[in-house]
Amino acid sequence: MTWSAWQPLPGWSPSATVLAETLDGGQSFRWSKEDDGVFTGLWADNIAQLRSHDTALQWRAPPALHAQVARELPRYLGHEHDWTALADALPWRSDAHLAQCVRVFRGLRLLRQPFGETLLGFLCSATKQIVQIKQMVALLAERHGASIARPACHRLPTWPELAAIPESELRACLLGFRARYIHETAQFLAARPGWLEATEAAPYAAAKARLMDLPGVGEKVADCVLLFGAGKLEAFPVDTWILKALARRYGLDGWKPAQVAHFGRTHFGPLAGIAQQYLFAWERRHGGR
DNA sequence: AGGCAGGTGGCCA
DNA sequence: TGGCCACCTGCC
Repeated sequence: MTWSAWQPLPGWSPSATVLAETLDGGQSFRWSKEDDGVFTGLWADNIAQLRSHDTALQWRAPPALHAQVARELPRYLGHEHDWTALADALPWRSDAHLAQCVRVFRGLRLLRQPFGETLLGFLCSATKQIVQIKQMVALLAERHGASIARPACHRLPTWPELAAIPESELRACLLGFRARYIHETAQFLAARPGWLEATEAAPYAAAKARLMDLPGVGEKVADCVLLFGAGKLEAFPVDTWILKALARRYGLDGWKPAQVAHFGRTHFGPLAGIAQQYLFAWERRHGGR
């Protein structure tokens, strides 16, 4: 792969840890770290590399995609928000653990990923670890997605494309029982033109209810799709990690997911999704201690 | 080597 | 509403 020259990306100076947590901490399954510490990632028809260089962030793309990536990267990285101000609006003043998370992972962001791709990624996620989800998504792209650059770089299949793939071929991409969810969701969407776009545009509660009509989408997946793929910062996905994190750090032992979700929304407020990401980052790095 | 894993849906009381 | 279990199968 040939790349254009490194370009500065003003407005965000994440530490190496924070860059890694943002890109490769479970929000997206299409970023990977190269040996030299450079991150390579794909979304929609874009490919980019990112690196921290002398505390500044730099990006580059294949020459043919340079102009397009220059247009779309800022939105993808959430440049429309002032993340320092958002973090400051979290209730860290009355929450020592959150204060510690915000201090250690200062600059952490939520990505603004393509809505349909986010749905696909999290439909793959049930009871799988990130490494395995990345494999599934890579196989889906390699076998069923359009080529966007040479050599061998493919976007994810779109939902209309997925609707034309037999479930057996989806299973061959290591999806297991998730293949049926993806197949049936693709049929659902194929029968309802504009449904996905209307869902992305709807307010949080309505969008979540709509997503949960899809086979394979429950509370957790719906919240992930809305938080990482629709900018709904009030979404508070409760997975096994958050369950463990809140049990340990907030004394919520034995609480059920619905109770923890209610705690999250009331304790962390309208930006609960950002708090969730800080807690998640902390638990990934300090898990067990 | 075998249990487990970023959940969901269906069934039972 | 709430608990239990099947669902696939590649990793650690």
